[in-house]
Amino acid sequence: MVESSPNIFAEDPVVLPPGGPLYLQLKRWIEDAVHSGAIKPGEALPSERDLAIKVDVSRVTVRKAVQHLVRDGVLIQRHGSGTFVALPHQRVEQSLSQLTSFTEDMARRGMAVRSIWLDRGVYAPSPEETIVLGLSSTEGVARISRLRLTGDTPLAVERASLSSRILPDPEQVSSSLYTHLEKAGNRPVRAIQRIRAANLGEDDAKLLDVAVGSAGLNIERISYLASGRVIEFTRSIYRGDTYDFVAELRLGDQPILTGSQK
Amino acid sequence: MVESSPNIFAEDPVVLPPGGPLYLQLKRWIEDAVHSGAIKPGEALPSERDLAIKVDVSRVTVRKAVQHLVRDGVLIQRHGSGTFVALPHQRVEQSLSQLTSFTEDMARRGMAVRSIWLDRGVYAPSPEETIVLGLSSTEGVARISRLRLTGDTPLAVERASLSSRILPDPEQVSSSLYTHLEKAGNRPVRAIQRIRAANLGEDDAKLLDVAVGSAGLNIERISYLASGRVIEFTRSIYRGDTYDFVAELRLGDQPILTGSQK
DNA sequence: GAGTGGTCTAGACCACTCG
DNA sequence: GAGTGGTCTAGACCACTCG
Repeated sequence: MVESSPNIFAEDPVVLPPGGPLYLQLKRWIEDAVHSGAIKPGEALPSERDLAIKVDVSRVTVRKAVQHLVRDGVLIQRHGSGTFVALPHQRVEQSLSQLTSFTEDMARRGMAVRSIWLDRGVYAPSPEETIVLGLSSTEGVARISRLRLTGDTPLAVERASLSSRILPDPEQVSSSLYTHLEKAGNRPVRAIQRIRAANLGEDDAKLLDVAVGSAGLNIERISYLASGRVIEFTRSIYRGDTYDFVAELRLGDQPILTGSQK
Repeated sequence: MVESSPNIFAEDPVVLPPGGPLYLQLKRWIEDAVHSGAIKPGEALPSERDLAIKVDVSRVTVRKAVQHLVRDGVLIQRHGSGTFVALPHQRVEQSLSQLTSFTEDMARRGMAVRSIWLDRGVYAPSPEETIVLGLSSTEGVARISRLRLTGDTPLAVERASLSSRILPDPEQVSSSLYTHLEKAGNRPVRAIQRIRAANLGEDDAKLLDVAVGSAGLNIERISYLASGRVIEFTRSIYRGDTYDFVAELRLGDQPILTGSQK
């Protein structure tokens, strides 16, 4: 069903762009073939063994070149199936200055999103959760974790923790957590979000369907009620290749104020 | 000068944590040794060849385990010198809601920062620069690129483009670009910043002194004057392991407003 | 069952660092 | 010059996919 593209690989002899180690020459050659359109998105590359013979290098060298390209998101490998040119991704943007939930955010721009629940339950809190959420010794922690997707493309893994007093029955959260909280008058009005880049580990990479070591955005969010109490603590991991965060910045020495305070 | 830590590697036989491929078992074993403090930051690991003999695997398998840990920032390899446990990094935070320059930002928190100029000059604009900066056909583009460091640790590569009318002599920018612009009454008041995660390529990884493929933050910023004109277009690459961006979010359907506009 | 990627080995040579 | 990481080979076997 997926066609292979014999032309570029049929030409012989193959001449690699010179300079540097072999695997980088080969990487550049494949990259050029992809960018020039000689192999199109979705098409299969020759097998590693065939490529090795064609280019006259060892299979180890082919793998090293290919794996760099997999990590860069240029190629995709499927065990037992083959190596393919990656499909271009439509990037998704999220505003950093407005506090909205993922679900609301996507609905607003008309994107079909769905979630797969990974976990919803009440647990004994970790020391970190106790401190951040300000839990008393009798409170448990409600955890809801889910995988966010548009169509079949995973976007993010989201792991939220709340006091079990605020969310005694996590199973009742059906789609938007914020909508659910709003019903009980517990919608957060303010949040601090911390963003960093990190290479994805085995588990998250598998969930997000990308190569181990791909770049991801690691986001930690602490949300506050109008009263100042912390209501939610969420760690999310976004795929680096499908997500942009957009912030609008303004010049000023005072923090930005909304509402009537000050 | 750097001591090696014979204890953990002197014990024999070595028992790897079971499960999964050999190189992942070895990776976990080394990782545990680092996290438990059996090998301390800055200390050297045995050479790949010695480790291979000790653990009774091939050197290729050792390298695969080690390279995963290098990419994760746990180990550092120096060609011809050895493999070392990475020193812990102090992370730097930057607010996303205020428009400040890097220099001002660091000075405010008392951190010694310095820049190394990579380039300052006037060039023919790229098509992208022409569009984004709204250049007329007679305008050139002033480019200033620099490497930002705290002490000896590189933090970011910053590449700014401005109209040559606004910055005819880029060599005159001594430290803060914004301070320089302010002198001519051209300080931006607003900016749109787009953040994504990406694996660092060869060139940027070398400049930032991390392994190729490490996660980095890719930031694109477009700054505006009060008049609405675009004044600056900057692409920056931040090291994933030393930089956090922090944003404060607020609930609201209207964009946040400052000043008297409504 | 044929073909694919994933792991692993033993061995070689090169490029770099350090005393 | 001795030791280190960096690249590369030829070959093997395993795990997975697909018709």
